[in-house]
Amino acid sequence: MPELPEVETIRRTLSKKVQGKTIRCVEILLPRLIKWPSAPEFQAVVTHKTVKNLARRGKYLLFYLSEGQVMVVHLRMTGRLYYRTPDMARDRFTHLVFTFENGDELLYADTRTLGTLYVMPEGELWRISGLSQMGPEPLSAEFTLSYLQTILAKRKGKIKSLLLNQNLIGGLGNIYVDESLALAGIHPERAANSLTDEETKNLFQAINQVIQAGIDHGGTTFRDYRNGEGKSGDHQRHLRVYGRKNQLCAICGSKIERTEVGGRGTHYCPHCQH
DNA sequence: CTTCACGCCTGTCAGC
DNA sequence: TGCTGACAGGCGTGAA
Repeated sequence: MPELPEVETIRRTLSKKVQGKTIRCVEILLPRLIKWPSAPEFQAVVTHKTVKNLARRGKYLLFYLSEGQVMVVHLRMTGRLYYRTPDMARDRFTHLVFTFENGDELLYADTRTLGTLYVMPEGELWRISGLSQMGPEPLSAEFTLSYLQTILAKRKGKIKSLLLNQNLIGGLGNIYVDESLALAGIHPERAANSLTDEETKNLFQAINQVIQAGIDHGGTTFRDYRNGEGKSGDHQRHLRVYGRKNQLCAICGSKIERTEVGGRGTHYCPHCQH
């Protein structure tokens, strides 16, 4: 479900609510979502810890807890985190319930149950390879034009697949990759190393612009995504190509096409993207 | 090392 | 109405 803008929006909406709160107990209704350590150990470690800070890296959320522990959550396709007071309805697909000392709850809900949770001391985060091997993310100081040029230079795979590789760039997913390529005027099946300097520069700017817009609009809601307050995002109203098959391109009026690239649904304007 | 197909899960929707 | 197949915002694994 969520990509960088959605996870960042969840972080912002949840942060002020969970910070400083102490976890009284944890109910684990679907233990297989816990990837490290075992579910009983996870429960034991998290219980009675205080949330110090809520951070994000790519699409991972990191709850920094007291005693140097970090709870890591990846929402994958349909994971959702809700903060709620006891009077509010519980999501039908709730699999974990964290109850705070004041009675409020943090719910982890997930329709397809592909999400993953971990808890470990900060010094052991290297265990999560997707986190420790993640490339620089858009809008960060490490994500520069020369970095993008370097990773494109020797790769002959499709540009779309490269942009989805979290080890190269962290945080981009299917929506924002399609949108970035549309804004840059680049066809998703172009070989990465075939981009000109001008196209690479346009792509660099497009990625940052699209991610910033996604954050500014509080994320994109197609179906499942909600922020930490259970509210939908707004960026779906600003999409150029994603989910717009057979609708008209706002620039040239051509019909947006949908194909498959690297096994992922892919949307582009056949007239504007080369 | 890069690239690709596949599996993991469950729900929704279009088409027949 | 009921059924079937395609599709879904992600990523780890194993094979070529």
